[in-house]
Amino acid sequence: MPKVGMEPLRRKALIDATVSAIGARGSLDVTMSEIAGRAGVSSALAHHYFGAKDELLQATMRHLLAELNWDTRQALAAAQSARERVSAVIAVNFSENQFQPETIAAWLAFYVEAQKSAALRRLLRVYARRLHSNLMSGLAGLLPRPTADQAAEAIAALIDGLYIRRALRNGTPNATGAIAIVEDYVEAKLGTAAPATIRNRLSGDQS
Amino acid sequence: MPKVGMEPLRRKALIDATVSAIGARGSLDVTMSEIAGRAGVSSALAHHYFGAKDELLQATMRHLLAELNWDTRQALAAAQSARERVSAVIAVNFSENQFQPETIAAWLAFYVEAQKSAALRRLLRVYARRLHSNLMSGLAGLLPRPTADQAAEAIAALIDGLYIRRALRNGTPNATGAIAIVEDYVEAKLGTAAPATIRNRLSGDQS
Amino acid sequence: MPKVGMEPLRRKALIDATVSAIGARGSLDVTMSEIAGRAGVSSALAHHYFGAKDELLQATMRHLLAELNWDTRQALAAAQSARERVSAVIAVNFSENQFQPETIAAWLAFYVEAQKSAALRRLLRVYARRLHSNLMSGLAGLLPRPTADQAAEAIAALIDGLYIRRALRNGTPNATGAIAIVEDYVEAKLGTAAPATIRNRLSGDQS
Amino acid sequence: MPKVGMEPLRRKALIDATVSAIGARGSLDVTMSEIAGRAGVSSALAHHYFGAKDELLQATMRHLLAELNWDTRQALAAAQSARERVSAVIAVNFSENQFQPETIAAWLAFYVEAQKSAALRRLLRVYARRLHSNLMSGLAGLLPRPTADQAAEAIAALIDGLYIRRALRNGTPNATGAIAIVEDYVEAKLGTAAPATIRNRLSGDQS
DNA sequence: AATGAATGAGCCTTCATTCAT
DNA sequence: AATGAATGAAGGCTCATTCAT
Repeated sequence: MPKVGMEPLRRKALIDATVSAIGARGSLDVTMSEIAGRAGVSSALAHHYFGAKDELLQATMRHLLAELNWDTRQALAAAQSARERVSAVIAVNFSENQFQPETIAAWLAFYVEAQKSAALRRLLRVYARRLHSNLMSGLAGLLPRPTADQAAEAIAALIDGLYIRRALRNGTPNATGAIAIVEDYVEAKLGTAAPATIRNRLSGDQS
Repeated sequence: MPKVGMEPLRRKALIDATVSAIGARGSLDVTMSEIAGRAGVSSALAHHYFGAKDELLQATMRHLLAELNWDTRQALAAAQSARERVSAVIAVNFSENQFQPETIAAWLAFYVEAQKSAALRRLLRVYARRLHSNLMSGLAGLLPRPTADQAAEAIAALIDGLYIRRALRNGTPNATGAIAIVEDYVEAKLGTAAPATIRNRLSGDQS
Repeated sequence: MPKVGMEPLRRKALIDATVSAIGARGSLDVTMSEIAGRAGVSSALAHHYFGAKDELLQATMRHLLAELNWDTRQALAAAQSARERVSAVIAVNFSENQFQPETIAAWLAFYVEAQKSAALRRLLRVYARRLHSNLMSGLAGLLPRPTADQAAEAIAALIDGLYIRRALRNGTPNATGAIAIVEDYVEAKLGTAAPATIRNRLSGDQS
Repeated sequence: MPKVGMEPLRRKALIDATVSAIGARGSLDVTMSEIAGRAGVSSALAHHYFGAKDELLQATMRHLLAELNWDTRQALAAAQSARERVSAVIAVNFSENQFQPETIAAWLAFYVEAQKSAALRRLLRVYARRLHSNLMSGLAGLLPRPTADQAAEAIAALIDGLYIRRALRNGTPNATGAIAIVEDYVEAKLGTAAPATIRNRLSGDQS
């Protein structure tokens, strides 16, 4: 067992341990020892690889963001129409990978911490922008510009709100219920904005 | 310098100081000294009146809840129709009293802390139930039961989501924009669910 | 109800409260508030009457000492012979007034505290001297001088030792058992030192 | 400055420091900083190795107990007769190792603290039982059962009482004097219970 | 690559004591 | 006579971080 090339493994293990520790505690108030313990290493090693706690937390957040982004890419690639693109983005946020107690708690904790940390705030802005543009990649074909923008904003808020509510009630709403709420909004929005036939034609064209 | 009957004054001052400290820090990671300092007293006095940090935090949360409740009562009393009741509840959440950086940050911080603290969780559940029933006091007259329930859920999620987003971007959306998004959702929902004439008649009757 | 003449009542109440508080806690680590609370007054009043905690503790110790002394005087007055004087002194130390959990705990606590506090140490020395001379007032008539001195020392040690042991085991030995042990020692001591007939004659003469 | 395998050394140093700190202060009211300082380390390290003050105190008590036990084992192994066993147990309690101001003060402090702490109380019970059985290992051959039991109880009380008295008077009685008192009691007890010849024969047989 | 050893800084909390009323 | 108000000081404990090995 050569001891070389451990770095990426340790980094990964530590980041996973961070997510799970935050998930378990429900806040960023986790100690380096707790994290290191979950990763099966000493806390000194965590410092060795990440320098400071802040950096480990940021790396963890970046990891979460990257995973979400990857999942979203996959889902969008499979979408066949504008309408499906919207649904894809929504679905990803409530997919098994993302909509899990641990991950939700971590997201929430990061949201709050971002009020203190400029670095985390920056990361969350990236996420917000990405989400918006991903939603727009579908909505732009279904609604007029300003309406689409507002719809994207509303959908994003709904997603965040559903996360928060889920975190406080044990598993309510579940993924299916959450998706239903968001999709229902989309349908209502599309329904009042333009006849369905036109919508379908438009979205079909675009894909 | 009156030396008697200080208790209610100090309690109030300490609770206000707690909100402002949390608002400034953006999290519940505020020290008793910081809070006491803002209230102009020693940290020992804060302990004298509240026993422990937890209790001060809970008292603060209860205070926020009570204020929101009071504002909501006022707004609902002035509403003339079912539709107006819905708007009243929405408006209150984004009113000057509530939708302020400090208060928003405090709410958020409490949300996250609630994952750890059963006591806070209980308080937030009360809030969630109240919000739901306040919304239903209007929606029940405008939409069939299950639809109304889901709409209330969605509106609540939207409100929470808009709070979270506001906290991370300096002042975006503002109150007007936030209300517009939620009201737009309500309109969309009502538009697809029933003809306007029926809705108006129903809501008119009820007031 | 005139408010004058309260001082002696309050002092008494506070001293009693101190004994009971120490007894309950099992150590001198009682707060002024605890004591004051038991006496039904504010802690500020305790300071008003005693100045400082130390002084209240000393006053309490003095009170205990005075009571023991009073009881001893009574008992000695009733003794009819040298031998009875010895028994009287022993009996008093295990009488209902003295050999109670609360009082025992207080005595013990004072013993330990005396290692720190010169004032308490002085008080305990007074007690030790008194006990010795009280015992000698009987033993001197029964045993030759140096032997009597040593016996007094041993009896005193036995009494202290039995107190300590009683404090740690719930009520073992009880008063009867404790007295039996000490009296047995006395008998053994007298038995080996001089024939019983001589002893009796001596003690009878002296009373 | 070896940087590895420090744990046992530090633990030992901290326990020794605890005894000496308690001895100096005369009570368990010693701060972790004081103890750590005497051991030449930071108070954080003391917590690192012992978790909490209570545990350090218990460990210290256990250490004292173990040492006493060890000394007693040694002394008993060298005893040639039942009578010598009794003397051995007595002597150990007043040997140079045990009958030192520091150690005595610590014992006393623990005795008092035991009234509050169940854990310490348990430890002291162990000590009491052991002492009793060690004494009985000699007395059983010299006196009839119930008498032997009572004698053991009395000897134990005498020892405790002499400790307490020594703590309050600077060095009086000294070890020799203390031993003389206890041995004198033993002799008196044996003298009144059975003829010396029989006693000698019995104890001689048994060794 | 990895860790045990070690610490400084900081926080919550307690408590005796003082003071104005 | 009595107390509520208020605080300074101190202690236990935690934790991120550093360092030598």
